[in-house]
Amino acid sequence: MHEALFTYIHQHATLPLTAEHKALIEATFQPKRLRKKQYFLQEGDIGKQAGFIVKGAMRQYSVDDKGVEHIVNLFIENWWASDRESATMHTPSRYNIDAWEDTDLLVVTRAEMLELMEKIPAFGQTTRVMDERNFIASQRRLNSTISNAAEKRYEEFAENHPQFIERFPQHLIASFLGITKETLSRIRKQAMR
Amino acid sequence: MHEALFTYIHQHATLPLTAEHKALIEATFQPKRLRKKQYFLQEGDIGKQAGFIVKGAMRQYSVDDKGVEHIVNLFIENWWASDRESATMHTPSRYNIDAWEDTDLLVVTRAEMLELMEKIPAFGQTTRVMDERNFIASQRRLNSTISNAAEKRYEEFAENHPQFIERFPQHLIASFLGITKETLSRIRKQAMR
DNA sequence: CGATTCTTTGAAAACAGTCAATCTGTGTGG
DNA sequence: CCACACAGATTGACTGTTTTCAAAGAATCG
Repeated sequence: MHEALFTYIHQHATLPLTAEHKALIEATFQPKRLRKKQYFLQEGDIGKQAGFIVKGAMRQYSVDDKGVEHIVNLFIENWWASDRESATMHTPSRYNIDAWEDTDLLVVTRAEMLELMEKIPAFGQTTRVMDERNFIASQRRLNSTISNAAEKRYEEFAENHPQFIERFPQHLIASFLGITKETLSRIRKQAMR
Repeated sequence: MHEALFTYIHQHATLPLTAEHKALIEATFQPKRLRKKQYFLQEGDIGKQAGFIVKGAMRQYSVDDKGVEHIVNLFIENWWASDRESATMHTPSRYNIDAWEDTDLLVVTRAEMLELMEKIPAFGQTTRVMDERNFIASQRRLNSTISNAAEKRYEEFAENHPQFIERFPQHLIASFLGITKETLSRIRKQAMR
């Protein structure tokens, strides 16, 4: 189970993981299994935990005054599911995170995370790289959202993230892109011409 | 000039800055003055530098096929102007960064930045906090963009970032929000009722 | 003042959202 | 194995919002 995480760290850090490091990681990250639709975090809670996804798929979303869900993030294997805002600011989360498929996670609290970053240099490196990539991805998505019409946004997304297109139903992709499922359906029809 | 940066570090780190640290920072960060409209980074270049804004205001934007500018970020005092994507991936930038007002910067290369993060623990802390906040802000903005209609998005923005409203003209704010200047003008008229 | 930049307005067109109905595929329980 | 329920996708008609284009009105600066 923890092997996936070791691999992930190797891919993102130049520094090595010693046997003791691995033991510490195994002792700290708790395996957890979520069934489809089960919550990992609910709006209003404080998201003290982060989960590394070993197998499965999850979504993070807000719910507006009309009860409509807006997908903020989609996660699959080798992604971290967490609400960074809530965890770092200690504020109630404005988002829900739940399992879209049955999912195997490795869970840590934020405090444990900080501890591991201190004690395991390679882990510190990994979280830095991860933060950097998350930020870059977020900026790209933002740029696409403010710059492009719905159609082009979908094309870009489908191009850059085919795994998500295969894995999640259209209405979630639509919400992720900030459009309705009907609009996405029409865009796709057009695109086939 | 460098005082502003020391203050910034104090505010974001728990660890202290020694006299040697300060000397190192002064030796590394180069003061630079940009006149209004002058480029800090141009599309296609590799953005190896980051600039800490001591005084002034800047903008980061992409230009689409039709020649329309899309504001990706607005920066003022105590913000960092840089294209993280280009700097970390060593890829040509898709953005331009220029001075909106005459601006005083403290400039470092990415390599120097990494070196300082290593040598000065408080600086390492600061960049971590900064990355975290940037990511959180970016996620919030994304959520607002995909969840809200133009009107609500503007209200939220005006509420949370009054400094920007005062400092930048409406057409830049509109672009930042992903709408046209005409639409923003009409929204504001409505809002006054 | 004259030039430039910024903001507002109007009218038409393009775009996206809403609501309601239908269609499709999948899986579950009887 | 079939029938039914359920989740997802599509379609049509309509409404509402946003963009586009063009023009004119403020505001600011050298």
